[in-house]
Parts: sequence; C-alpha cells; structure tokens
Amino acid sequence: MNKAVLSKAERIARTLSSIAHPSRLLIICMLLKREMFVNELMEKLGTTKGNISQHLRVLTDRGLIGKRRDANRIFYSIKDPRLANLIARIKKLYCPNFDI
Amino acid sequence: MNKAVLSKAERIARTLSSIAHPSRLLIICMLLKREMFVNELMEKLGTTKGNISQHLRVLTDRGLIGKRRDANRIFYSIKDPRLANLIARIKKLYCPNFDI
DNA sequence: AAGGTAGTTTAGAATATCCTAAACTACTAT
DNA sequence: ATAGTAGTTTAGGATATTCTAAACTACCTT
Repeated sequence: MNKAVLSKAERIARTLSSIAHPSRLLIICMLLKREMFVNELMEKLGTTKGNISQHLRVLTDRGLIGKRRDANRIFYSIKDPRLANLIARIKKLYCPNFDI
Repeated sequence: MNKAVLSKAERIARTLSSIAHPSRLLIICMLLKREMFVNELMEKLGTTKGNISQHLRVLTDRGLIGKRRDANRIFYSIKDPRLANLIARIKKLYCPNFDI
C-alpha cells in the first residue's frame, strides 16, 4: 500500500476519531444548531467543565470547531457548515431516529 | 441530557470508531470496489493475516461488512451500499484528493 | 484589590485499543 | 492420511483514551 495513501487514511481516521465519541458527537450536534459556551454544554451533557473542556480541545485541535471569547464566556461553534451534511448522513445510516 | 439520546450517541460513536482507523478505513474503501479475501487485503495493507483478521472482525461485529466462504478462501464485502455515500462525503470533506 | 464566575490545564489511575507472535481451525489436494 | 493453504483466535505487552479531581488562568464586578 502506497505511503501517501496511508498517511491520508491516517489523517481521515484521526478526524473521524474526534467525532467518534458520544460526548463529542453530541457536542457537535448541539453546535450545529447554534454556538454555545462551556457551561451550557456542561449542563446539557451532565459532566464536569474540565471534561467538556478536554473534549472541546480535541475538536478544536482537529479543526472541527472554533471559539471566540465574549467577556468571561467562551463560545464554541462549528467551523465548516458542511459538517452538517456528514452528521445528517451518519444519523440516517446508523440511527435514523436520533434527533438531537 | 436524556438517557435515550445518550445511548443512541453511544451506538453511533461505536460504529464510527470502527471506521476511524487507517487500516479499517482502507479496507472499507477497497471493499466498496469489490469483495476481497483476507490474503488480498493482507498484501495490499502490508501487515499480517492475524492483524487483518482482527480488523475484519471489528467491522463484522459492527455490521459494516459480511463474509462468505468459497473453498478455503473467505470473501468479505460491504453490507450496506449506502456506506459508499458516507465514505465519499468523508473523503470530500477531510481529504479531497484521497483516491483509493 | 478581593471575590466570584468561566474556562483551561495537569496529574494520575482506569480502561480500551492495537500489534506481534504463536497456536489453532477449516478446507483442499495429493 | 498428510501436507499445504487460508483464516481465526489468543495471549502479551505497548500505547492511547478517558475520566476525576485539583490547581491554575482570565475576566468581571464591587
């Protein structure tokens, strides 16, 4: 197997891995509706701020989401709106009645 | 966060995880073109048969691929052809020039 | 400046994933 | 029956993820 192909597969796999976690998938789904700040996400997901912050960093590092500060809140949002289509297709294929 | 929603997110994440590995992603891409048996995949990916077999089991357990035996070869193939659309979209989004 | 609110980072333990090597099973051919 | 081919399974160690708890940074208000 060609080396270039392998490294591309690695890149895609790395990006997919960032989506392939229940909390991060839910974060993405919520952010696709509107930008949110950490405390909001924390309450919705029922975990700690530290944990949310770690997941947000994974998504930020992979370039899926971005952030902006407003006073002492930090708002997160989806960077590429085409992600909506991908998520929609994933839902449709693997969990048709998943509506969040 | 609703418990039903969480378990659906877990199910989707679990499926995505099975795709989110370089070797398994490449296996899926190759199987989307035609069914293949283990030795073929092994040569293409340049790894051991044991390793390939383990990856194939992950994909089989998640229901992404199926198998049939022909003599002493076991042919693997994609179960749901709609997976092609999903993979195509993933490629387009995260690695436009990934052509395998 | 002091205290409160919002978020990040770090350290560490628990768990999961991955690869290798070797043993094992299933089928085929002679 | 024996040997060869194709594939699976298991055991293990190595590495990566994940969560929790606690410390830390940044901004705001009074």
